[in-house]
Amino acid sequence: MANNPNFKTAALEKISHLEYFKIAVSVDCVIFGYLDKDLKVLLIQSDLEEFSGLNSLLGDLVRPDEDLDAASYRILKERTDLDDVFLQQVHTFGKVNRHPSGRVVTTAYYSLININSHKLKIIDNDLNWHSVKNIRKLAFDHKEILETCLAHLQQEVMETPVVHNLMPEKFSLRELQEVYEAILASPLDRRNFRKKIAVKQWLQDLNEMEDNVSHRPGKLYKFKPKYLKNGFSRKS
Amino acid sequence: MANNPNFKTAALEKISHLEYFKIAVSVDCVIFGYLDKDLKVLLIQSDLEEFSGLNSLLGDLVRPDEDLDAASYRILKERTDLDDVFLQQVHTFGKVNRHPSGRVVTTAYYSLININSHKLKIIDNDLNWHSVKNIRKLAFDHKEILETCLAHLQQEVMETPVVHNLMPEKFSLRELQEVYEAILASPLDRRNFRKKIAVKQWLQDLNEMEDNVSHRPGKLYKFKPKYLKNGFSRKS
DNA sequence: TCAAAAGTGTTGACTTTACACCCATGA
DNA sequence: TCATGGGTGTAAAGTCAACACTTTTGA
Repeated sequence: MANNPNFKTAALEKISHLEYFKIAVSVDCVIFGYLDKDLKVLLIQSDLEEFSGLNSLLGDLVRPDEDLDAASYRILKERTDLDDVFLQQVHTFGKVNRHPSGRVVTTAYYSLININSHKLKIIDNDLNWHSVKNIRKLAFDHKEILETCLAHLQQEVMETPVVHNLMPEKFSLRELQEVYEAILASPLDRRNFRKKIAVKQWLQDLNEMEDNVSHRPGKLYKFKPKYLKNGFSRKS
Repeated sequence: MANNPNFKTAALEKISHLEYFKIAVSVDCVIFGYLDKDLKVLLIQSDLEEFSGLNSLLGDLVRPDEDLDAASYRILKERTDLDDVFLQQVHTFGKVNRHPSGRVVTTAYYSLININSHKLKIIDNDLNWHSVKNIRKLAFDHKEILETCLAHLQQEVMETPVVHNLMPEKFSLRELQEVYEAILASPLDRRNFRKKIAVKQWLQDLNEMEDNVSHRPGKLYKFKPKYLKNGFSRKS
C-alpha cells in the first residue's frame, strides 16, 4: 500500500493545500456570572471601528500551536485570572462574512464564574458585566452566539451540577433557587425545587445556618467535592 | 468614538493578525445509513500514507469563500448527489496534532441518508458503507468523531423525527422500529414503541398494507410532509 | 396447520405538579 | 407583633415499563 503511487504524504498534501490556510480560527467565550438575582454576561467594548459603541464577547484568534480548548482557557485566564474554570464548547459559527476583518470561523464556549470571588481588571479594559436579559445588540454575530449558549446552559442546568460555578462556597437553598430562576428566567416552586435538588444528591448539609438575614435563617449547603472538578469538556 | 486613536479598522486588524491565518478549517461528515437491520456509516480509504489501510470520514477543507455549513453540504453532494440532505453540526475538534499535514481544526456534522435511494460512486472511490458496530480504528481522530456523532444521534432520535431520512417513503411500524433498534443498539418493546411513536404524531396512515411478506402484512405509514424539510441546522 | 409478525390494553411504579400551613428570626 | 422567608407533605395527573394473547397472512 505504501508504494501505491496514488498516496501522498502528509507533507505533500500540505503543500498542495496551502491556499486553504487562509481562514483564521477564533474562540469566543460566553462567560456567565450571577449578581443581584440576575444572570450576567461578561462583555468588552469592541475595538473595531466597524462596531464602535457595541460590546462583544471575549474572544481571540487561536494560535497555530494551541489546542482549541486551550485557547478558550487562555482567554478566560487573561481576563479573570481564574485557573480552574468550567468551560464547555457549544457550537461553531462559520459564515463567510461574519467578521469584517476577513474569514474567521469561531467556536463558542460557555463558562460560569462567580463574580464576587474574582475581581476583574474592569476599568482599563472596558470590560463589564451586563444583564443577559437587557442585551439588545452585540458586535459580529455575538448576539446569536450568546443566545445559543444561553439555551445550552438552560438545558444543562437541571441535568448536571454546573451551577456550582456560580455559587459561593456556602449557600442556602433559597440562594440556589434564585440562581436557577435567573438562568431559566422563570420562577420555580419552592417545595418542588427542593425535592428535585435533594434527589440529585449534589449537596452536602453543612449544619450551619445563614447569618445576617432579617428573617428565619436557612441551612447552609455546599456542593460535594466530587462535583467541583471542572476541567475541559472531554473533546477538543 | 470613531476618532479614538485606540480604534483600529478591520483592515488594519487583519494585517496585524496575518500570522494567525495558518490554521486550516475542515469539515468531516459522519454519514449514517441503514441497511440489513444495521446502522452503517460511509467511509473512504484514507489517501494519506500515514494512514494507509485505514478508513476515514468524508471531509474536506473549507474554502475561504464558503460557509461552514455549505462545506459539509458540498461534501455530501459530491459523494451522494443528494440535494436535500439532513445535516447537523455536532462538535469541533481542534487538538494541535490531530492532523499530520498541519494544523487543521475540523467541525463534525452528522447526516442521515437512505442508502437504497441513492447509489453512490462507490467502486472508483474506495467509498463504502461499514457497520458502525464493527468499526475499530479510523484515520485521524475520526473514531472519536464518529462516537461523538453517534451519541448525538442517539440522543436526538426520540426527540425529533430525524429518522425519516433513513426510511423509504412508505414503511411499516416494524421497519421503523428496526431502524430505531439499530440506532440505539438495543431492542425495544413493540407495544411501547408504537405508543411512543403514536404520541409524536409524526406519521400518516396510508391505508395501505405491506406486500410480499410471508406473514400477516402490516399497515404502511409515511412521515407527514411537514417533517420532511431538512435544510441546515439553524446556525453556521 | 404452521410459522411469522400484526395488532392491541392494563397494571404498578415512578415522576411531576399544584398547592398551604406553621415556624423561627430580626426589626 | 409583624414581616420575611424556612421548612415541610400529599393528592392527582401523567409518564414509563413490563408483559400475553388473538389475528392475519403465505408457505
